[in-house]
Amino acid sequence: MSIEKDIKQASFKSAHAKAMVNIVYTNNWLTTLQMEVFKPFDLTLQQYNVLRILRGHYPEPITVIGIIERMLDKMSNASRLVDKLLLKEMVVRRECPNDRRAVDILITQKGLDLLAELDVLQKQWEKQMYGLTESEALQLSDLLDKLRQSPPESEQQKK
Amino acid sequence: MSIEKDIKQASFKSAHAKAMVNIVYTNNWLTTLQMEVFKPFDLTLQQYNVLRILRGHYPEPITVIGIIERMLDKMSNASRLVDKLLLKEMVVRRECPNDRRAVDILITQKGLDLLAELDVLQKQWEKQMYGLTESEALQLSDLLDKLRQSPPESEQQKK
DNA sequence: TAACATTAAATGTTTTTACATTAAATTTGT
DNA sequence: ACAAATTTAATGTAAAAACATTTAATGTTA
Repeated sequence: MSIEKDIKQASFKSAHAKAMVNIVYTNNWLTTLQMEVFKPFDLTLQQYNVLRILRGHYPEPITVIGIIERMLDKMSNASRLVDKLLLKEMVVRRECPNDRRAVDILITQKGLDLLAELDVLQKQWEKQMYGLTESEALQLSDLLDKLRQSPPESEQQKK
Repeated sequence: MSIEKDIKQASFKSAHAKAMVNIVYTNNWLTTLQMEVFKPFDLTLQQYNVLRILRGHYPEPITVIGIIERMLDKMSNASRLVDKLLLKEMVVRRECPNDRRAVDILITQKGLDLLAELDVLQKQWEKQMYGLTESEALQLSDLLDKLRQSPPESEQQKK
């Protein structure tokens, strides 16, 4: 559905305002759909992302800080996410040999199996995005990158 | 910062996967920045958005359902958001004459004044997006719209 | 009109988030 | 080597989100 209809707004003040709202709207759309995929597995999106990070390093473990560095949302509490995954026996925790402050986290076979199962669903799910061609997806990504760049400070004010 | 560096991922499996991550990442970036703007005013993003919806209808009131329909995040509890705004005297609540189940919500002068003050900051803030030209902003919005469209079902499987 | 279904809003409850604080280990500077 | 600073992870806490349930009003239909 178009944003205008969905949020009943006839028009936006500017192209930039519209793009901004559209990013938030699309993000909600994406995460809501994803959550539905993971719900039957009693896994939150964040937990899923942590598992993927752990698999990305498997068979090497990774510290909690390492997880945080790789997470999209740096604010979320990785320590507690790992707790939840521990309860589900998706990960194991052990003291890091080099640094006794740190804790090494490793994904278990059970965790790997779950991810493998989810890969199938995830692949199907990603097809939702295939309204975009490959080059359009790249273009979208580039525009988002550019959006996050601060505009260059103009040394001389142009009329 | 580029996503690759920020989440320490060397590459993505596909352009689509990258675009998807980039949307989530950019959304976090946007909302974090916005939250910082509103924090000194003791206002959450959601509360701000509700106030803007109310201003959009001013001087007409709008019901709680009307607010929900216009919100980006339909799941959030509009009733409680209105509670919070009531405590801050940014809105008033009164029985809807046509339907005694419904409740009309109206933004107060205090609420309008706050929004006016925030408009200035918001405008400054939107400049962050002006790394994009007008036409790029439109293009970005169009790509997001297209992303949310399901791809047309091919009636006949192509080899 | 009585019985049932639906709608609008509020409330209850559990989980998650955001943020501050703590505790232990390590690093740095002198 | 010792004190101070920093780093790593865990924990405490208040607020917010997610989701179900409740209550009252309205609509529907037999």
